[in-house]
Amino acid sequence: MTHSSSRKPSLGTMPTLRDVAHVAGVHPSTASRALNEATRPLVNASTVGRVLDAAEQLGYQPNSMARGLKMSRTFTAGMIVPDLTNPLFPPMARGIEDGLQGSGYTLVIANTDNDLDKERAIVEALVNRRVDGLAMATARRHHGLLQELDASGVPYVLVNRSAEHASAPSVVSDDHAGIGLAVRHLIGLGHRRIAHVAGPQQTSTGFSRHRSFRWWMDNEGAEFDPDLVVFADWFQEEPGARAMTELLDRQTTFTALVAANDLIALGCYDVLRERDVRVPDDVSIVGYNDIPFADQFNPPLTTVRIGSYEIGLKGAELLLEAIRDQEQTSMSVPIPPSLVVRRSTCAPSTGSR
Amino acid sequence: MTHSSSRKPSLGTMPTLRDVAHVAGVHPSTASRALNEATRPLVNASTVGRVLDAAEQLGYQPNSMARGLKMSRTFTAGMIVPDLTNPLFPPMARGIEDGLQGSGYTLVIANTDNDLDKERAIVEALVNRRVDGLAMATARRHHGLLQELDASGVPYVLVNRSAEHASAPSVVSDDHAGIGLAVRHLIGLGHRRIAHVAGPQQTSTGFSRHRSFRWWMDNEGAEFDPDLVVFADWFQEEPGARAMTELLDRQTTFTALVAANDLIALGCYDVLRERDVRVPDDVSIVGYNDIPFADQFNPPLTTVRIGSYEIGLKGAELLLEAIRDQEQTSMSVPIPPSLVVRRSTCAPSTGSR
DNA sequence: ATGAAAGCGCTAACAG
DNA sequence: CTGTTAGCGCTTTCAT
Repeated sequence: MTHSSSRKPSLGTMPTLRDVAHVAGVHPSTASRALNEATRPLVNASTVGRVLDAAEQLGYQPNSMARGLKMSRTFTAGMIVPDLTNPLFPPMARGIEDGLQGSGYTLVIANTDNDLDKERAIVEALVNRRVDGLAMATARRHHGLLQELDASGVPYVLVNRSAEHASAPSVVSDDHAGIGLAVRHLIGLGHRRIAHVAGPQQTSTGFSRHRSFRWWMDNEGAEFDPDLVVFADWFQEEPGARAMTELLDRQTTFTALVAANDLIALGCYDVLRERDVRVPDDVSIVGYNDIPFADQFNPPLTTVRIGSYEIGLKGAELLLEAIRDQEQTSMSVPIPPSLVVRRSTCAPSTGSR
Repeated sequence: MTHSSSRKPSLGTMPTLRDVAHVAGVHPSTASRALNEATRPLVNASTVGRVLDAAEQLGYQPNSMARGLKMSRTFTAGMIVPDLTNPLFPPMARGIEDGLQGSGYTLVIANTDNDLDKERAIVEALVNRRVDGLAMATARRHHGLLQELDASGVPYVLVNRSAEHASAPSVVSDDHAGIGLAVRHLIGLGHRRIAHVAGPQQTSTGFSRHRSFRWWMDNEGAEFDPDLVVFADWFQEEPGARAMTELLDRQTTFTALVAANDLIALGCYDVLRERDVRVPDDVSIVGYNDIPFADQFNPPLTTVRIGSYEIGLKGAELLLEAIRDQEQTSMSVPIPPSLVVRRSTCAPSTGSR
């Protein structure tokens, strides 16, 4: 007896349900019923035994395509991300996988590279393959694609982004609360002149974080100054660096900044380092997302943790529900953020900038 | 006219080949031939036109399950990784995706969490789903699974790991050359007492890097001292930190170290920082892999770049070949590494440790 | 050049 | 409780 009890037949000769039925001495449909958890009660216990034995003995594995064709389900879900290389997404993907776990679903992950056409092509490709559902992690605020998805009837959920016109469940970190955490942390430290390196405004996260930044600044009695807001074209290091450069070139004074995400914060690090501005001594920085390794940056980054893994986990749950029960009310589940204080923030030095 | 020329029908009413044939006024089999690149020459040009028009008009999309069932191919490839959250793998996955691009293949990525049983279960699940091929990025040196895979006849390739007993093509970074780069860099800087924080020896990469380290030390005239080698259980920060602690506790002197990968190097950073040993002033460190953000660590990490993306790209190519032509000679493609010098290495301070 | 017929492996009525 | 029948949507002989 080797490790696995059933031997693996070579692929060419994969046994089929017919083979199992034949060995068990029953009709294929009986074998099908016996093999299937749900229909098993319909068949005689001893027959079930014979079928199961036969299946075991032959190393029978159901052909998922045949089954999918018949049931018009693939037991496959798709996840659409801008770029898996962005450290924000792998934990989210793991969350989705883990959430799908046990339901028999497999996850296919596809990258769009923030390219609209590519996104459409990829979604179409997955729909062709008849994925049973989709988790969208791309962040555009308005996008015909979502309406098309609505129309097409493919169940989908939004993860880490909110819907504007779309009617789908979504799981998002509570950005408003998160930005509040960041702003209040800085104000608590004594900062008043606080800048915002905002993300792209056509994304739901970039947009809402910017709006919330303004709201919290006003509300907490710090002076919101439009001159202290710059925009990064994209949630990446390079665009963040460019935005930071622009801000510095304005010659306005500030002692702290909130970046729209950690990658943008990293871009700020780069520019500041180059110009010999010290973090946090001269400028305190708060990031957003708490990506892996944020604790290893120089200095370790104070940031808002959004729980990407949990977002994915919950997203999978909603997706499963949406698949099960097509007419679903679109709900939005907020995941509460938390602040992780590290070394990129401190009290403002008296005077200076 | 809107963006996409063909309208998307709702999923329930997806048009089939029959529908297309009906609209075009031909038999389904003719429609099939017309739609398929390969068989198109067999049918009259004007008929082809009518069929294509009909398909376009209906927004026809072939059902990949039906096609897969018939042709016993799924046009799906699987990639097995220990953990997608390890920054080494996303670029590799991108490489594979991009390499598959255009061939009509979709990639499914699955994590094993370095769990043997989980790995087996996942591979079985993918084989059940009749993936057409597999890219294995898990690094165990001997593993029954590979032989089973050999026996099962599923085409597969090894990426970033080498085969011991398996008969499959592999794409690996040339670890021997890479470690040579690291060792010679340190020796060139003037180091002689060089330690090695090795990876797990049951992995092909951990094993070969260790062996090469020894070889290069001997060969370049630095004294190889077994006391200067410690082993991390796994390629992660924590195990790296534990190994570093062990090394420090031995009280042997050294001025530099080569870590088996970047994550282990990060673990070394943590311990060294805690004990107030400065990098690189007191100890120079060279990592391995050049993961994303290695340039943002404190200090920026000198490391050996292996080109994970290229490994994936090439791996996809080999996989496609293996799928096409089942009886393939197992070849091993080496990808040349390069050294990326940053701030974690410098000449040894005279005297000290 | 096109149509007819069969079947990939499975499940789901419908009978018995 | 089990067998019969039919068909998911497609490709592919085999005829014509």
